[in-house]
Amino acid sequence: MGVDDLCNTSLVLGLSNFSSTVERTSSKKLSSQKFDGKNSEPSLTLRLSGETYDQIQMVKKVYSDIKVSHDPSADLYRQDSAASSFSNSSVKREREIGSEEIEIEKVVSRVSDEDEDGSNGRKKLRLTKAQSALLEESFKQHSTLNPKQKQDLARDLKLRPRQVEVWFQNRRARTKLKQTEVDCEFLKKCCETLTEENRRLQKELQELKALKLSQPLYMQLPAATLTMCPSCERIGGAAVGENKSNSPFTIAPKPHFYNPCTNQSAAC
DNA sequence: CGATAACGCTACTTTACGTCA
DNA sequence: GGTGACGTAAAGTAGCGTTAT
Repeated sequence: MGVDDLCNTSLVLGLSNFSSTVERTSSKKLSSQKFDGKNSEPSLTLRLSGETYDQIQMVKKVYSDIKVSHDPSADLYRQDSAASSFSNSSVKREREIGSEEIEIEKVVSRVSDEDEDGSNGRKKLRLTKAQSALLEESFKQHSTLNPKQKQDLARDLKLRPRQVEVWFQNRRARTKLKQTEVDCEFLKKCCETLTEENRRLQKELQELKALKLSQPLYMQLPAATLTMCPSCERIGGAAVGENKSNSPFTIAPKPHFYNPCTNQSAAC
């Protein structure tokens, strides 16, 4: 993907570290945030619309990861048949489902907290490749789950609904982080392009000044009335209120706004 | 119409585990 | 083979917005 391709996508630009995160975070929490080398600098947040790079990578990963293996630890969750009858017609019903879900989780937690040796240490779940693949597939279809979807997916995966929920939360977070990295790279490229353009314009300005000094006095016009497009090299006068029709030069019709993303001429 | 509780979400953090030098 | 540093991902926590009551 080139810069030009990126630039053809609509963008949403904002400041990270000082944007929504700060707005929604208490001062207490803000002070506890990490500001290490990677995250300390205030930076622009710029979202691309449409399918993201990460989503593309994700699709690739899903199909490379699909290889079924059975993990005995995945049998922790036994779905109660009573919890499998749903009506998605009302939010209230979904809330009720949520209550059932909590009860189920409580039971399962009691079981899963007890290891073979009877200890209660926190064991880290490792999802099998098959479970990960199914979760990724589901995430491709919808990045958030309603209670019924969560319940169904948990049943299919032999996981607790809470584990499915956590996986989706973390997955969304990873997607966002990845997108931020992509946006950062894009902004770096924009910055480099602008720096280069600025350097080029400075050089042209110096050349024009030198040219002006080398010309006879009668040919020298006031600086404000003479402009030259650096790309097409047409000369134009820009004096406001003067009789333009009498000017021997063409007038630049537009201000010189340079868009680094379009990578076009500065003025033409 | 404001207060409240329940819920889901994000942002951030902690922790367990795998990998590698 | 043991070990510590490091990365990754599951899970915990705090706080906020929304919605129903």
